[in-house]
Order: sequence, then C-alpha cells, then structure tokens
Amino acid sequence: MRDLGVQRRLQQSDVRAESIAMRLGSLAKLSETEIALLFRVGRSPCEVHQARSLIQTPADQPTPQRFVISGWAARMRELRDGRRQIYQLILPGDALNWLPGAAAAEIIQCLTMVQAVNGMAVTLAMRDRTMWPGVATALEQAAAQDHAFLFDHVSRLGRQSAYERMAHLFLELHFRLTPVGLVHENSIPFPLTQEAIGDLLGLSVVHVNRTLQLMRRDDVIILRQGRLTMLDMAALQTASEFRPPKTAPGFA
Amino acid sequence: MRDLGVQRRLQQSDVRAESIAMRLGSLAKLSETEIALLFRVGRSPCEVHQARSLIQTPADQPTPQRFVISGWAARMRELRDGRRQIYQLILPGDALNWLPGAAAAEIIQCLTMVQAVNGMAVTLAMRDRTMWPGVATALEQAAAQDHAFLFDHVSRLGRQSAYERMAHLFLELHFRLTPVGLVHENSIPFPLTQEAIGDLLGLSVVHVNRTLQLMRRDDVIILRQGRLTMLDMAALQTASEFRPPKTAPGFA
DNA sequence: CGGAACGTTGATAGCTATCAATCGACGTGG
DNA sequence: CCACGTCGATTGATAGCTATCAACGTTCCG
Repeated sequence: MRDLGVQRRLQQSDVRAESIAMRLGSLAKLSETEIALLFRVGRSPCEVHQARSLIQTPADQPTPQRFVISGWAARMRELRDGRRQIYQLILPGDALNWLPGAAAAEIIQCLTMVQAVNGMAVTLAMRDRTMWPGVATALEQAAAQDHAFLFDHVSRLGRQSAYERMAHLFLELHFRLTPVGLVHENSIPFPLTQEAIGDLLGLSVVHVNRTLQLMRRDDVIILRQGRLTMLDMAALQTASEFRPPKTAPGFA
Repeated sequence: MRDLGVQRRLQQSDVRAESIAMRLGSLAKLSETEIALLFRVGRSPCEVHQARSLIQTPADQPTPQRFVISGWAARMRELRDGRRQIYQLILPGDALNWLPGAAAAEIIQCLTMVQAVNGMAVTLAMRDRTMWPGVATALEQAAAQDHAFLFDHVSRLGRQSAYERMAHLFLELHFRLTPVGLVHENSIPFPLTQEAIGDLLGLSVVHVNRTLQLMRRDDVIILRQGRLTMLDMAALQTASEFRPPKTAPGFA
C-alpha cells in the first residue's frame, strides 16, 4: 500500500514537472523555448529523499545544482545542547544548494518526501544571458527573493510576538506556494509539525500549540490533516505586517 | 575643534583607503595589479554621510555600487509601531547596496559618520574573471560571508539567550574587524549605542544594559568610551558557540 | 497489542519587556 | 558663566510572554 502511494505520486510527475517553469515564470517572462527547457528539466529523472532524511552536501566538492519539484525541506543549524533553528524553508520550485558559504554546522533536512531534479542545465542557461534571458533574470529574482525572505525571517524572530510570527509565516507560505499552483481558496498543504514550526519561529512546541489554538479560536485559520486554510487573510495581514517582496522586473 | 577632528580624520585617509584591499585580500589572493586597483579605488573621492543620516537608494534606479572605507552603518526594517530590527551591520571594507530584492520598508542608517567610495571599478573588475581573478573570487567570498552572517543572525535571534546573543555578536565583530586592521589586543572600536544593540539582537534597551553589566561583572568584557575589549575570548566562545565562516579558497 | 510520533493540557518558573525615574555628558542659547 | 534640552546609560519595580516539566490523548504502524 505504501508502494501504491508512491506510485500514484510518480504518475503525477507531469504535474510536478511544471513546478520549475511555474516558479521561474512568475519571476520573469519566459519564451516558449525557455519554458520547454524547464519542462524538460522538470521531467528528467528525479532523486527521491525520504522524510526526515538529511540531504548531505559534501563540503569539498562542487555542489550539484538541484531543483525541488515536490515536497518540503528545511535548511537548519543545530546548537550543542540540541536547540535547532531553521533558516529557510525549501518548497517545490525552489533550488537546493544554491547558497555558497554554508557553514559547517548547517544541514538540510527533508520535512516530507522530497523529489528533486538535476538543475545543471538551468545553471548553464543562466550563464548565457543572450540565449536564455528569461531564465537568467528569473534565477536572479529568485535569489533576491530568497534574500528578502531571510530578512523577513530576521525581523520576525527579532521583533515579533509568537502570534505575529505565525501569521507572518502563513502569509509567506501562501505567497510562495501560489506560483507553483499549490494554493486553492486560501488553503495550502501544510506538512510542518508543530515542532518544526517552533524550530522555524524560535518558539517551544508547547507555545506553538497554544498560539495555533488562539488563531483557531479567532477563526483566523483552520489547520488539520496536513492542510492549512486561512479564513481571514486581512487579520493575518494586520497582525503580521507581511509584505510581499516586490519582484523587480526591470532588474539589470 | 570639531573641525580639527574631522581634518585629522581626512589626513588619515590613506590608512582608510587600505580597507577595501585588506578586506578583499583576506578573502582571496590578490595580484599586485589588483591590490593597486583597490588602493586606487580606496583613495578616490569619497562621499561622507553624517551619523544617523539615512542612505537612500532610489528604488527605480540602478544602485551605484559603493564601499565603506570608514564608519559603521546598519541595514534595518521598521514596523508600524516603531519596533526596529537591524539585519546587518555594514563595516569598513564592506559593500553598500549590494543586495537585490530589498524590500520597500528597508533602510540603511549610518551609526557613525560614514565614508564611502564609488565601487564601480570593482564591480566591473568582477565581471572580467580573466583579468581580475582575485577580485572576482574575493567578491564572491564576501557575498557568501554576508550570507553566512545572516544565518548566524537568524539562529542568534531564534534560539539564543540575551547573554549568548551578545557574546556571539562581539565575536562576530572581532572576526569582521580583524582583516581591516581595527582589532588591537582583542579590543575593537565600538560605536553602537545600547539601543542599537537592542535593535540588532532583538532586545530592549534596558535588558541590553543589564546583560552588559553581567558580562562586565564576569570580567568577560570592558566596554567604555566607544571601545570594547574582550578579556575572555574563551568564555565568549563557549557561551555563544560562534564559529567563523570558513572561506572556501577553492570556490568555483 | 505495543511503540513511536505528534498533539494537547496544566502547573510553574524564568527570562525579558515595559514603565518610570535618575544621572552624566554634551552642546546651545541667554 | 549658567540654565536648559537632548541623548545615552543606569536602576528599580512590575507585568507578561514564553519556556520548561510532566502527563495524557490520539493516530498510525509494525
């Protein structure tokens, strides 16, 4: 039955193959040729990582560029005493291993089963601006957006309350999952455990639980069975001051 | 007398001109030609920003690349109710306006008088790897390091106590000021007000004050007259788990 | 059926924020 | 020369948010 589940997923691979094209297409205008390239990449054989497994990046090798086409992963660091902090969520359509200067203590852990494809072709395309202008621009935009989300993350952790942080996170996820087609009626897949939310937002599991119940009681969200529905986007917005990063189409 | 002070600073401009070369030289091996280039840039006419002034970046223009040769600035965001969060400290030798994807709410404020030079020449050099291999590598390394410090910042804010955060910050500053020659006997210039420390570390001014006094009482630091001396680096290290980012010399 | 992972709840402690007031240093204007 | 305002640092009192500890419920799965 487990196998059957996996099989069903693999049958949907055409849908997931669109992730990269959809994500990058939301960041820059892509030509037909470019879209075709991204689809080809998206349909190429994918590596599968089990939930909870670590995605190792051998320190001294050139890290192969990859794109996630399904599943969630997290970049995190761990302190000696076991405290953990997630820096960044990696969602479908996102690149893996983009960041240079990764510190030794940093690891990537899969939060769900993750499927990723080799993105070498895309990386090469980025280098040839003339041939692939849209792809190059989109990848720059993606990097800029990652950076902006990291800034958001900092101010969330530094200056916002638990309730505000959580509202901010939910809106960020809504924003990021939209271009890859995973948002339906303000409802998104939500595979994060409460412990993962805590590691992301710098809170204890217990407090995450209580804050979630506050939001439920306020009729702001519904969270159950791995799905999060935002009932009151305005309230989330007001509480969190989330502002979508402006993608700069005319970026040089 | 104030004027005389400024004059004295300007006379030292040759020293400050070295900032860029020293910083980049610590990140990659530079040829004589490259060092000469960076010195030339460092001695070019500099723009001066007063303490507390904002460095505006007109949103819709290509932002001119600049390098700080003296003074401290901070990249920060502000919430509606006045809460502020500093993302990043900009120190001598650092680039200004590198980050794409800056959100609208983001501002750069000078914490001291800041002198910056136009870095267009350096930016251009980066694009020609063949001609300026060292400069190109160093700039990539610098970007990677900025990124790593941002990660540090996140885990500081998310998972560390006030004491730990502060120890971590001090070691980061020690590390970053070393290549530009501003560290003497574990003592560094320290122009941050306690309020700025709070905005950086996500703490209230009052608590910053009390934590500093704890560190003084522990004979870990001396902080007075704009200068911070670290008496017990081992204690700071143990408390903060700071680990210097590894610069990868063989980075492709 | 037992175990593991996850979620939930209550009680308690503790870290940090907030409010308010004081102090010293500095620069300004009378 | 002195009064005065501002800024930064400091201190005390108090409140409050969040962590920690412990226990229990639920679901899923071997």
